[in-house]
Amino acid sequence: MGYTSLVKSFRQDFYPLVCQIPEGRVSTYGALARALGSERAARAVGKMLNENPRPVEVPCHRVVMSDGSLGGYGGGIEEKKRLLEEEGIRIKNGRVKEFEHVVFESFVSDKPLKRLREEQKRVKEKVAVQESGIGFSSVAGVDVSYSNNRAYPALSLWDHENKEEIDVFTTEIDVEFPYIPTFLAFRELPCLLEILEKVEDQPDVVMVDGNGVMHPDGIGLASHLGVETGMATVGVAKSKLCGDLVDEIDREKGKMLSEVRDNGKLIGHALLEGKRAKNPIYVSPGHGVSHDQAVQLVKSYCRYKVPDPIRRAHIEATKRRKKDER
DNA sequence: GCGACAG
DNA sequence: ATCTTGTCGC
Repeated sequence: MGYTSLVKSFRQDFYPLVCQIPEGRVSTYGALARALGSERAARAVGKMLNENPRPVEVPCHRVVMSDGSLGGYGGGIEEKKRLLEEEGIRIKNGRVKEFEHVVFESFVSDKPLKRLREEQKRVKEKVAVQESGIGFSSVAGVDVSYSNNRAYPALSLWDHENKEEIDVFTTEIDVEFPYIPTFLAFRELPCLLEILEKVEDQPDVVMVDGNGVMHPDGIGLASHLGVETGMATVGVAKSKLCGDLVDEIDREKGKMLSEVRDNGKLIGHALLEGKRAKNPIYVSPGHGVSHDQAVQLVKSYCRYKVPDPIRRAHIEATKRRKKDER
């Protein structure tokens, strides 16, 4: 089985894992995340438990916080407490008594996130951080808006020379894979591929709402998209996932750009554009562009904090979601 | 309380 | 990402 099936069945495979917690024992969000293959998935675990299709049968009431406190419960925390006590768990002052003795962590799992990480590393080998040579004549910005598990991707296409929007495309698609930091591509890549299919004349470069090589393993959403499609891509994130700023961004001192490095290696830039912007955006090459090229391209579209093509895609994606919600 | 992890 | 009203400032 390839990694695509892991992505597709990720959620369905998660619930049987929860069922491994024996009656009379409890486990934690973090322990389940580790069983999935990454501690970063702890919040996604909470989200998936909250969306548990079969409460009690899938015993999400047996999942508590790592300090022994109860955490939340869809049917009310009182119900969670009642169910646990019914199973022999003693609770005092909102905490599981003798927590260390009843906590269960020995899940049997093939750790899907570990395997998805390996897939990312294979894709990473194909990422090229270098100029493509030819100039860009068309540029696109992509973004995705969400309503539960329904995604609304949008693409705004621009004439690079005249800085004019040529066209805008939107669509819809179901997503099952949850948002997990550093694993964003497995949730959003299908959305981006779907919207790109609707575009007749493929853009010369795509600006993506997420990171390129500015990723703990050098393979963010923009880079993944670039390798999968062969297109030139640039990553634009609104907050920092990893790395450290070399210089302090300071509007007063006219310092609007800083390198971002990870263990000494250049992985991208923090860029402050737009008069009202308070915080910088984080720019990194996705694929087929250099660091300088990425920064210059993004900068050329920054009338506001976020470059126009992405800003427009964001607006159109949200518009389509709102329309669909009524 | 601190630090904080794209969307 | 989404949940949400008014409000401060250019």
